[in-house]
Amino acid sequence: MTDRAHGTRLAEAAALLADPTRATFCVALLDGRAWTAGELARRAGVAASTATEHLHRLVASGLCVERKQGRHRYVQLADPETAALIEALAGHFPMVEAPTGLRASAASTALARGRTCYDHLAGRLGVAVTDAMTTLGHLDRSAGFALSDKGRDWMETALGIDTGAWSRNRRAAAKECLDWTERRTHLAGLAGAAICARFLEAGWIRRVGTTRAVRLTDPGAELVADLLDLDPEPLR
Amino acid sequence: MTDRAHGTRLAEAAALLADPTRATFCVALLDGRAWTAGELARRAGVAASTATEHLHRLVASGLCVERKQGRHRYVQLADPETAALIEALAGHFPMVEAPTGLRASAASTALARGRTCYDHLAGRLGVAVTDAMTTLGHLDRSAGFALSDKGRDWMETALGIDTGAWSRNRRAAAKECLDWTERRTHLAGLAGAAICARFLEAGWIRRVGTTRAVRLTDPGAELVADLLDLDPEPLR
DNA sequence: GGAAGCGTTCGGCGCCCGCCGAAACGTCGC
DNA sequence: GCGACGTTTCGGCGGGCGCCGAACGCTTCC
Repeated sequence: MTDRAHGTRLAEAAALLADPTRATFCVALLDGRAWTAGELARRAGVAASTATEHLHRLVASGLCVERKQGRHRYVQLADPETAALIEALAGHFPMVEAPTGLRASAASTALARGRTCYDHLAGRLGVAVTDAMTTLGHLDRSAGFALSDKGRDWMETALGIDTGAWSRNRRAAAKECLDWTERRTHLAGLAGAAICARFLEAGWIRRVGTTRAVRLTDPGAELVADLLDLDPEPLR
Repeated sequence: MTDRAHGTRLAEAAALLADPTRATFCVALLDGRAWTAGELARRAGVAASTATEHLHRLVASGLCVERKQGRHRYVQLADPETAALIEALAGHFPMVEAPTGLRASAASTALARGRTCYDHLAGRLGVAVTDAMTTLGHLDRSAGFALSDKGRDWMETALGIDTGAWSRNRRAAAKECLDWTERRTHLAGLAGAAICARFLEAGWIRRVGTTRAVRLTDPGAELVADLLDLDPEPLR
């Protein structure tokens, strides 16, 4: 009876991401950082005026938040849930084909190897870490998706992460996020964010250029492999 | 670099749901059943020829699957993950306003009270069951979202559900699904599906008309309340 | 104060796509 | 075989929306 009303509402939501330019903005914003309107326009290959209109819609809908600063307008995704939603939508559909061209191909390879998804690790690296944590019993995936007590201890002792404040946080400690290159689940939530932050801070991973691709440094590969009982070679 | 290519791909995916008519189809299909093309056309208020074209796109994209039978064409959502994706997208955005009109309002209230989301319970009923299971320690949500051993025993003994085959199933035992009326998490996955099936089979809940709304029967309300240590009144 | 750069507003163009009706195809029932 | 019915194909219409360029407002730097 009211299906049409609900359908209209759903369509409005989906329409936000159904435009190639807006979608390109969102993909760029998936790194969790704040971008200026001009940067996004150039990245997507449209005029500044076009970008302005799109950003108005994204902000008005609540998908993005903005912060005016001087003559710049900084925009970023509203929260981790929004990022997860976008990745889930992208991940639900297989990639049509490998991008052509040398530079595009190299960039794509770098993204597939490892990247940040808003505030946690994704790509082969993210999936590898998640799988290793599962094997070691740090993640319990037999009846859902949760960080085990053992995993919590491990994060405290091996990584030096303070998990004490997590219980007072509304955000879940562990969540699964679908990976659009691997089509597999990787770790998100507070634990995923903490691991990514720790890896960056310790210099174990480093951003590739200005993209959201990340790569293990040489010492990082050794240390992470040791920590997770993995072979360091496939990770590089 | 390749953001535009990824963005285009994402936009194509979102465009599938960005049309009011296609979105209405998907909302109707959320009950998990197979609908004929004509039923969907009538439900959405469009000509049969229009429905045909939309269904072609939904099937071609993999969102839906079809089964031809005589002069009918049955269509349903491809899998539970697809249903979860649609509910997640709808749930991420608040409802604009309550639908007006008596019949519409009644139908909407029924949906909000309780409904099936593909194969598990949603709405206030779904959230209430999930919350009660959490309180009783059947679901562990302190560090993620998982069915506890205690919860598994409970399903075996109290509900008579055979959980033995679950470990051989690729689908997760417990998953969270976002509710678009409650904007809260409820239980999905194998456990959610088993509970919904059991409730229906035992006559504790019943479908309201031909919609996906469900309602506790009088004996059902008593038994479920007893089972979950709840007050039966708010559930009705 | 002037120039340069970022962002916005506005008008207008063009195209895509969702819609329908009419006609045709298949299947079912008599 | 014949009509009824569900579905499909095709042509054509119309509206919405994404795009740009030009002009303007505002901040910053010199």
